[in-house]
Amino acid sequence: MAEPQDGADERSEPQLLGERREKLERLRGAGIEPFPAEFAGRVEIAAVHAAHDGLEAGEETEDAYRVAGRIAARRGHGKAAFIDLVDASGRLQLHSRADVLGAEVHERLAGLDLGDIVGVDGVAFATRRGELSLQVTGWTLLAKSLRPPPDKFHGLEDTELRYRHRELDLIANPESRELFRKRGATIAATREWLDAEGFVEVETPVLQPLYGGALARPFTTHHNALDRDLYLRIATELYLKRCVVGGIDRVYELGKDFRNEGVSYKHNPEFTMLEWYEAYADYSDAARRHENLVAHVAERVLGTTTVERGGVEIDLAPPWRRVTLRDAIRERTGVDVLEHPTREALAAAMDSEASPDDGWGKLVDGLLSKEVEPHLIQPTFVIDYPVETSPFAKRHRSEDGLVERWEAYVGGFEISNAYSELNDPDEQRRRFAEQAEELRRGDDEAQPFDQTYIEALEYGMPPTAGVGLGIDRLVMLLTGAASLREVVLFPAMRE
RNA sequence: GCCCCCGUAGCUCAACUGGCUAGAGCAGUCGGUUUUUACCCGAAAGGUUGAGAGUUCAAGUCUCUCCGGGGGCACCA
Repeated sequence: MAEPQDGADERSEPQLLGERREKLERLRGAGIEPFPAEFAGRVEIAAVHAAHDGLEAGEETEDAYRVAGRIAARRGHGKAAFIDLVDASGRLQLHSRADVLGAEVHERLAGLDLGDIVGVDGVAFATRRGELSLQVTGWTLLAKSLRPPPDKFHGLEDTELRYRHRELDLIANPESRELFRKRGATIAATREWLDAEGFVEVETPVLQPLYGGALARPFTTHHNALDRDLYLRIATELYLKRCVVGGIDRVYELGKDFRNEGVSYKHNPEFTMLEWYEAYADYSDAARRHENLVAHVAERVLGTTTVERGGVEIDLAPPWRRVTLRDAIRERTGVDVLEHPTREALAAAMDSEASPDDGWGKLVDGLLSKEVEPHLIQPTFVIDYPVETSPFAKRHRSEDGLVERWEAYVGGFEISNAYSELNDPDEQRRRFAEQAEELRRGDDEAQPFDQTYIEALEYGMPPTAGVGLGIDRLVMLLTGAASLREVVLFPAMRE
């Protein structure tokens, strides 16, 4: 659906827009400024409720309040009217009376449109039905609304409109406002926990000369003055480990990564990622931190560590289950991937056919995501991965061909990925070389060779654990959202 | 990229097996209504049925193409 331009729009809904335009001009004609600059001294609607929610039906007070918000509903009664006013903290009923305000002022207030933003002075009372209200003693138009708001009762249900015009979703659907409040609280609680644990928050480049730190296709852009192509980062990993080399022993970054890939219920081309690195720690230490962090955040945001998903209760309280990747796959498929250590042997043992391009590591990864992941509902660390698909993870201290890596799964999807970081520069050089070979063979998600990063490691990086946690997916989990696009304010859409 | 489903008034929805001038609620307009609450009553208005082509005496309904969205598969976090 093409987005109507203003001109076309005026043609397609001339009546509704025209009426509001006329009202605007009438207000100006009456000497009323429809977009004044300020409205000082208002309190939040929640404060009025907090002070008077115990009021008996019919009870009046002498307590005056100044509030402001959007007109959400109106019930006219001739010489009186009820108006529902909404601000970020809640909803409050206003009562306008001709005999209090004078006929003209009352009628002008009652004649405002749904969606208009007003400031109101009024006195608290409770109606006969017992609803806390303000008897309006004065009002000011703060912003005229020139477009009709969504349905006051049904809200805005059309998914496309909700994503493309999130402001309308937020106006019409209180649960949407609540979800994004929880998202904000999740990010705040995450920072709070990391800060309290002594981690230093840093900001590394979004525009990078060379992308890396994950296996993904990047977005490319161009810097005119420098006349060079730059990549939008796919991860913060390599820069953060350079910070560890530099002596920031506990470091994290929370921000957007960009991957030039498909969109799905759990993928958006830009997404919010937390990565943290801790020197003198390994992946087991990181797992303990991770389960504590998530439980802390859940407690802060929801007041509980239990969430529901698909009718199943999930408990995020530590400790989480730990299972090796080998056991997780064996449980589900009966195939012991370590008993079939070559591509050919494993492909022969699998029920499903293997893609001819995939090596042993990718086959194992396929078994994990297809056979195991959907069943990992309760929080689970899947540990010890094939080296092929983990170019930055340290070789397992006792298992050949594996690395010290885990991924955290909850609710049937992955939320995090972590490892004991590879800090041997020579081995890192060999891993880069392997990835560069993959790139040459046409795997456009392989990791390009990063000489600068090798040199950083050559100065010496302490043993370090690193974690990447997908914030959008964590918010999905905490809010029960079915899709990542529900927890991203403005998800990527076609033009 | 592939498969399935969907697109009707500003919003939420109707319209039988293809059949009369595409209906209703909310919102909006006009009139009435001084404690209502999805307020109520009356009147008038509001549509290129996502776009285009085709089949047919007749298309919102059937066919094709395109656009957009949702769900699934594949890939990824």
